[in-house]
Amino acid sequence: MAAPRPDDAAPTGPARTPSGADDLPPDRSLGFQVRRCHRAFDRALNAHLAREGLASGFWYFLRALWLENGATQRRLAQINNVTEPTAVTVLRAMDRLGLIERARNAEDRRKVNVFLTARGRALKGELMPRAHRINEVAARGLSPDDLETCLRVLKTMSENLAAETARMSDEPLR
Amino acid sequence: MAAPRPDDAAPTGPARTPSGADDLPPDRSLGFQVRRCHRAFDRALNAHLAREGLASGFWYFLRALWLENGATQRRLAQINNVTEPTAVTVLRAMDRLGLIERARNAEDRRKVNVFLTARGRALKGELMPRAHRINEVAARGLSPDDLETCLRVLKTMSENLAAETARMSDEPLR
DNA sequence: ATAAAATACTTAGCTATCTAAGTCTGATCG
DNA sequence: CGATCAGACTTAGATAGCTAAGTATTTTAT
Repeated sequence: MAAPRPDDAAPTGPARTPSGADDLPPDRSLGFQVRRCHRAFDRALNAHLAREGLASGFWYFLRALWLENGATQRRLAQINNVTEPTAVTVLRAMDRLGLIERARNAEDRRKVNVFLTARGRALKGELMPRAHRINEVAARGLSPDDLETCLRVLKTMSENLAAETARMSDEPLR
Repeated sequence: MAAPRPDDAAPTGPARTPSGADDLPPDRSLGFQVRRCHRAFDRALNAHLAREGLASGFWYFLRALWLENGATQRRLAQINNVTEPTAVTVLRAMDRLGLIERARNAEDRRKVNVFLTARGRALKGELMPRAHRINEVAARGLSPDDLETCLRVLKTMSENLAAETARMSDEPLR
């Protein structure tokens, strides 16, 4: 829905100030392009979900539940690669809207299992086609090989960075 | 710093519930992988910037200003591909910390030009090496060709999606 | 058997992002 | 000239994400 301006924003020409010996122009930076692409996906998702009266954050949790109904909150956070407090807030909103129900686990009372309601289950039929459309639109004009490479590169980078971030939080300092 | 759990979270094996005729498992979804990778970059960036006492949002604005000191707020928003209100909040925080100064433009009093302070300028020397390190870590084990392909695919997808989102907000409804 | 540690979730509080609506300022046009 | 329209920024209010710290509950170790 957004796009702060058509999208032509990223300065793509020659660097405007030739001053900096800065070999990391946004156009060539993986981090920048991943971020830009993420926002593009998020905006597209939002534009579609808003039509169902839903927030874009619901999508990832719904999809996880369509695959694993009854999962615990922690499990859902892991699947979606977000922290537990994030899961708590999104799930609370979904609960309020009647898309899910939460039930304390009887065997291990620390756990809370999350179940789809009929409404939550029904959304699958409406939302999956939209998700397919978004992915299909994004991939337009790109060869299967290139998409495959991109997926592989993204996964490797995610793993590399996660390892680095973990390493850094170990190091007490510096 | 973050990473809600090592990172092995994404269910990577065969779909857990063979029920769904759902051909869009997270592992194969461009949107999901872009999102996951974005967060990995953001967490790494945060882990580094936190050591300078800075928030990760500053990075993109600082980089833009190192290239184009004195840019207007709107221009900075365009460069970073965020909306103007987002730029306002981040720039306000940077102003509070003394990284930038904002000056009403004398010729066109609607505009506000943003200038780096000495402190903001000095950060370049500390932060650029960290940015390089992050990109280098992310790219570890990947061939230049694959990285090139990934960059190209990301850019194309961003453009495709931006066009689609624009198209959707035109369509009065549907 | 109890104290300590680990788990699962929650709360509190911050940042970054968005949309929608508002305020000036400048440009256009009748 | 004056009214309207367009441009640049701001404000208000929502969502999603994070860290740090807190509450139960279960497991482990002494």
